[in-house]
Amino acid sequence: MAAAKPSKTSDPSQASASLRRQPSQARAQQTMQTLFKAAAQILDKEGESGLTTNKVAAAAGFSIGTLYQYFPSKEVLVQAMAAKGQGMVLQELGRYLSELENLPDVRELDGRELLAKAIRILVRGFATGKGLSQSLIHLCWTLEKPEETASAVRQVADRLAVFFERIDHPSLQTPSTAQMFVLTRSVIGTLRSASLEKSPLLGSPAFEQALTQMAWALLARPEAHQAAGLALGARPIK
Amino acid sequence: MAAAKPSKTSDPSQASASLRRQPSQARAQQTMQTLFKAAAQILDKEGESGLTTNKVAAAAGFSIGTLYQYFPSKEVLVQAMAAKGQGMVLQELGRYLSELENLPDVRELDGRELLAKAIRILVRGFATGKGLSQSLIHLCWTLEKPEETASAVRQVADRLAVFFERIDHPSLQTPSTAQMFVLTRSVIGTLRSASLEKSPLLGSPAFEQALTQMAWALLARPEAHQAAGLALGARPIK
DNA sequence: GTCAGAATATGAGCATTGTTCAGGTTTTGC
DNA sequence: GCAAAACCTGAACAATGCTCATATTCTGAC
Repeated sequence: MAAAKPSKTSDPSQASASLRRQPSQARAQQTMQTLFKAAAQILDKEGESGLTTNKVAAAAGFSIGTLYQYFPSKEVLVQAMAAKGQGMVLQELGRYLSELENLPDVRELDGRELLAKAIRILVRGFATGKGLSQSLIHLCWTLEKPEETASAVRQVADRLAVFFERIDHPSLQTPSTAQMFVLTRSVIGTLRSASLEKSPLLGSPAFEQALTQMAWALLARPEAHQAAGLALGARPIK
Repeated sequence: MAAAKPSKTSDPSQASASLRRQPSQARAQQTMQTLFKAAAQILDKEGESGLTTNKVAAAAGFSIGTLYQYFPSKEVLVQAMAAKGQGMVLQELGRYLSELENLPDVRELDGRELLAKAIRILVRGFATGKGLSQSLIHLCWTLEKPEETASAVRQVADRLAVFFERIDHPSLQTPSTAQMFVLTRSVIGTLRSASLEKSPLLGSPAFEQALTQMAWALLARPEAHQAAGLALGARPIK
């Protein structure tokens, strides 16, 4: 869009294809960080429609030309922010799963309880934002090129698959590709909706229970499913 | 955004607050339709970033002023398109559910089978687009004001709740609010992801089975859950 | 220290796009 | 046939994404 003559990228050997110039001096590094932070702040305060390249540059205390020295387009800047947010989430998830994996008695824990705990952590993470502003979450799903977000979700699925294989829990199975797809998209989709709609359910135990119930259906080994089914008969939900 | 002086709406008694002028003559109706269609076509062909008010007006064969005579802003135009798409989906769902409700032997049908059929229809609808272009689907979830889409999803949930109460199926229960929330957002979220990612799973039976499995977990009466759990023990998935 | 060249920063200005408004044309109701 | 209402036009304005010629700052070799 706008006056966008091709303008061949002068340095094809750069590490990141998305950045126009890889900053080498410390000053430039600092500049980029400042621009990035300013952008995040504006996004947070004024929402997506308030995010303007000129405004970002001004807020950062640089001229607009400087911004375009590093980010070849607004879209790239926005994608970079989204990528950072997704990276944070992935890292957080990885941290938690590793912690569980290394627990000596994971296999002894109750499978359903384990799931419930995981769900609770996810929900809390989403509810509090965990450093991700509402706008940033929205942004991740708003990108016109959704590939990056899709790939992030896929990474979540992959990490989860590894997790289930590693712990090899007696009542939890490694789900099939289709099941994993449905599981991840369902959980993420539900959390996203709840967050965007600011649903009061987000804080309620019933919400976490319903999510757990759903996850359990896709993850429980048939035998365990059976046992839980019987247990369910006694007490409606949990 | 852009040159947007307040500009008080001259006629406060209009039926739809979103339209600037309610067309009274047939000619105006036609004009609006033409503009609308042109917009949809451009969205379909060139994607969201290609959708320009000037382009829409030109494609429709009207001047830009005419467009703004009816749609006070691009956002409203876009929202109108999204609303239409959502309306179509809702109508389709309503049609299908009514059909089921009026079946004389609904209560005799196998609950799980019934769910599977419903899921299949939803999936097919999404896969083929059912008149909704990829871009339009994306658009619905991209609106900066997500209230409209959220309300559409809520309407789906409400209609479903009515459905379950009406048929009063021996093995399906009316889910709780939380369960309904999770169910609808999960199904819709999963379908949306699959559609946007153009996942090959969209056509596979395994995908439909996983979705059914998930829905079943949230909808089955405890007793039925038990029985299905046993059945599940015999045959892995179905 | 000095100086050339590389890296970084500037900001006026261009193209595009959302939007307005003063003034035309067509339709309606009498 | 005519006035008022409804409808349509398109030049022009403001905001925004982005460029490029030029200026400033840094680096490393001598």
